[in-house]
Amino acid sequence: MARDTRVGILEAATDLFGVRGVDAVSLDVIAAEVGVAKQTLLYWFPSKDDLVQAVLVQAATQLSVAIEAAIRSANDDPLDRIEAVVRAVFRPAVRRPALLGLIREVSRLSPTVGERFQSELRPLVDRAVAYLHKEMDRGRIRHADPRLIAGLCYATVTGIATEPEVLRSVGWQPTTAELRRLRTELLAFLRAALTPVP
Amino acid sequence: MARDTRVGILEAATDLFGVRGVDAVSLDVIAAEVGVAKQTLLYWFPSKDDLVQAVLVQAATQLSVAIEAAIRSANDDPLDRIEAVVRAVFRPAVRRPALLGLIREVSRLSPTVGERFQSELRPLVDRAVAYLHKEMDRGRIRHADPRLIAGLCYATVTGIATEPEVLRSVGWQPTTAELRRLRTELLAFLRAALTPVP
DNA sequence: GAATCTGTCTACCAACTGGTAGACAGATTT
DNA sequence: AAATCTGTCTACCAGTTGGTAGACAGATTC
Repeated sequence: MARDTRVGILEAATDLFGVRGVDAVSLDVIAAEVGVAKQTLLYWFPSKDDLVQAVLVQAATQLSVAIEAAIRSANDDPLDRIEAVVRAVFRPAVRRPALLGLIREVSRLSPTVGERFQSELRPLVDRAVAYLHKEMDRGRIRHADPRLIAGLCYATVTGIATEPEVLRSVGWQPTTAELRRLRTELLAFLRAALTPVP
Repeated sequence: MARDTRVGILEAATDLFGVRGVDAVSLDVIAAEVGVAKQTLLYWFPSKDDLVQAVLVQAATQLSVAIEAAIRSANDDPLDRIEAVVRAVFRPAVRRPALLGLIREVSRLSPTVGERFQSELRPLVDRAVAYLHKEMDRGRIRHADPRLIAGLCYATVTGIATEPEVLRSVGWQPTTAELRRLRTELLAFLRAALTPVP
């Protein structure tokens, strides 16, 4: 059973932290959700910060894996690859909005936790930059600061993932079909933005 | 002095709530920041929820005012107007990232608070939808679901406002000049996206 | 079979939370 | 001059929080 407890805690914590926010979720609540004593939770993760960090590192790792897989499965065209990556990122973000909520909280959390999260993603980011530069030199993607490209991708993902939430916050109830159309359009815009000018 | 205290509390609360998150900021902290006893704070805002709501309503009002002003000052072209609105929204969002953080939290807060915030923005949203429909019929803007347009604008604003934060979270320290370029480009994309197909 | 390790538990605690009760000083009204 | 109102305060409280101390049962090692 042992290891299962850890996994269960991690899963419950991910969902709860993401949905309600790290501060709003007490250790008691997580423990109750998992069906275990709070002390058991503190046995696996010596402090709440440790738990938060573990959750984030796990999320970063899953993200990395998903992105790598997406890159491999896409064909050679850089625009296709970028779209595949964006899709890979927003798929879990849409399915589990918790994740995005958590990642947004990173900058607020203790610096140690934040840095750990960064360092987990750093290699991927570095590889991406190198790749973009290469393809820009080959003229297969619009020449621009990689940060711009990252910014565009990020805007697309957050646009996609938080739209339902935001639309709802001004009183609109979008259907899933409508959301799918929005996503398609946003992706088309991203692609147009990155296509090299002839 | 009287009224000043209220304003001071509101200001401090806006910043603190936005930066650290509503849950993470206690009444004690706000009171200390303002330099006043906690009870004074509870005199002006009978409960923390009341304070949060007041902060949000104020933010929504300021936003509405800024948007209306931007619309009036822009010339007649709908694309210019949309750009003016987006700029009007992201200017305070960039200057005080606190605001965007707060608005993102709305969906998590107590429903009463959220609804109050919505109702404050509703008239503006309705007018915007009507305006977009009118201009689409006149063929001066690409024909699309107003929600898509709202989504694009939102993605642009969040892209613009949270980029520095996000770039920093993967270890990049963008200069203000770089950020300005990113913003210009994002706005150009938004404009391209909304230009009617010939 | 004694000792240790592993994973879980109950019991407890100090610090902090949002909120209440009520005193009090100065201005305003009667 | 008495009464009321306004804005601020100190003192306090009950509930919750993250975290500690230490008991205990079963498996593993010596």
